Amino acid sequence: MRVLVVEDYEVLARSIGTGLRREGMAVDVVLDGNEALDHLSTTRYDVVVLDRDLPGTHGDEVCRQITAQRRDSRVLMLTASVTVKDRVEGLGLGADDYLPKPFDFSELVARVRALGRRAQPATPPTLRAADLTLDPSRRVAFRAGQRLELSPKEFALLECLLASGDRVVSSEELLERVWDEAADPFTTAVKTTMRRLRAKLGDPPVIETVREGGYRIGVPG
Amino acid sequence: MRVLVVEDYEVLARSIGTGLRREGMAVDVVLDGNEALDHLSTTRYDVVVLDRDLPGTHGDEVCRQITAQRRDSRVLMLTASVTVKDRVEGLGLGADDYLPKPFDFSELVARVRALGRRAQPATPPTLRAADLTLDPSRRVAFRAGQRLELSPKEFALLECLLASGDRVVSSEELLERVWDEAADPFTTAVKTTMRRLRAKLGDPPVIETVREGGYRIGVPG
DNA sequence: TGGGCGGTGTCAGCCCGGTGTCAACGACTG
DNA sequence: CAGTCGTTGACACCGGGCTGACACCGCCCA
Repeated sequence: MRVLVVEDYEVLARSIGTGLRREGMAVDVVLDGNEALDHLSTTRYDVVVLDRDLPGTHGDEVCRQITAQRRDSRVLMLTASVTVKDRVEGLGLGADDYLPKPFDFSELVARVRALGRRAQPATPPTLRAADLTLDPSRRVAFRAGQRLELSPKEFALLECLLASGDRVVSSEELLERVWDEAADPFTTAVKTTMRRLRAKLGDPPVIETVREGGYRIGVPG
Repeated sequence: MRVLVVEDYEVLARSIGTGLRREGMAVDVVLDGNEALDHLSTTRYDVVVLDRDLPGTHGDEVCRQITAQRRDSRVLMLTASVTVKDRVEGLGLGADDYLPKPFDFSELVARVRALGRRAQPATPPTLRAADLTLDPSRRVAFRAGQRLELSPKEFALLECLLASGDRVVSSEELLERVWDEAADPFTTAVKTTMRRLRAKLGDPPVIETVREGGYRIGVPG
């Protein structure tokens, strides 16, 4: 779990950082609001532990920007004040939880953990054609319900073809998209990999060859 | 949003009920712990507002039973005491939030709302896959009912894999999510930790390697 | 019928990931 | 403070599967 700690009192900040790391979390520590927004613009955090009373950009403002931009980060706000008014305001700003100072460290841990349970990103769709199924995120492919054991290049090749629908894909394009390195134009890589892929796909053939053109998914005719 | 209010002081209970209803929530009110457990066994609530000092079955006990049975209900505990110790204990019992009496009604509403929001997309508190079980909040993991003794990094690695379902997770992603930002791109940390995690998980293997891709939970096929 | 494109068989090199080991580091204990 | 233990990550090494070149073949079409 990735956590960002934003706290201007350096001794406290470091201590929180070390403590959370000891609990197995990946922690970054920053000392002011601007630095926080900096980190947040480049890195995904599960939880942000945010001191409300920050010099420079105030904690409230940081919180507002977090909830505006990165909805996948939860905010635990630390505050020195304990009045009801403050607590309500904090929640109103989009903080997901708050903790009045001084706090017990075990309580901080418990709250960060609770916030860290977050939804996972949506799974991208699976590709289908003929009796083929390919799931890029799970890296599995099936033919007629039978799982295929494909090597990385074979998998990428099939994925590229499936993603192109029933369009003809030239060898040059396949080379560029699957190999993406500085491609020797005279390489036999596509040819060789295609052969092995076809062998694993079995009968009847599903990859059609278009002479002088390239390859296409689907039964001929 | 469905809310259950458990509070023995009837005047307060009714008042909370009416107030929350005015905020658009569906509220049931009960006056003691046994009645509460009764309702909880038949109805799904998003949030339970629970007085800690109840006659008969104590609030702590109710809370324990709620978290044991219906983990999809969030508990907001009301208590007369305000010490840090109490708060930690409450959270340890499985309460999700805590509100000391006396409180301002607007704060109660804000907190019930916040908990309700959290209840919707919450990932199930325990992660499961194959014969693996992992409870992030209690920091324990089991394989086939057998408790696993995992180091922090090993635990975080397994948690990250389990949270990704049967998706393939790349080493880079694992590095980013489990380790902190001092990310040496040539580190062997993932490799080494994965090895030790696998050793502790034992046979048969549950973490599949996808060459050039990463790792995935689950037996091949 | 011959040229050229694409399929096939084979093989050597290589890269990826697994493994064994060690040193550094921090926490705990006497 | 010294000693010990658990954790962590670097390093070196290994093995096997993957990969792509090469030579050859077969088929389609001029």
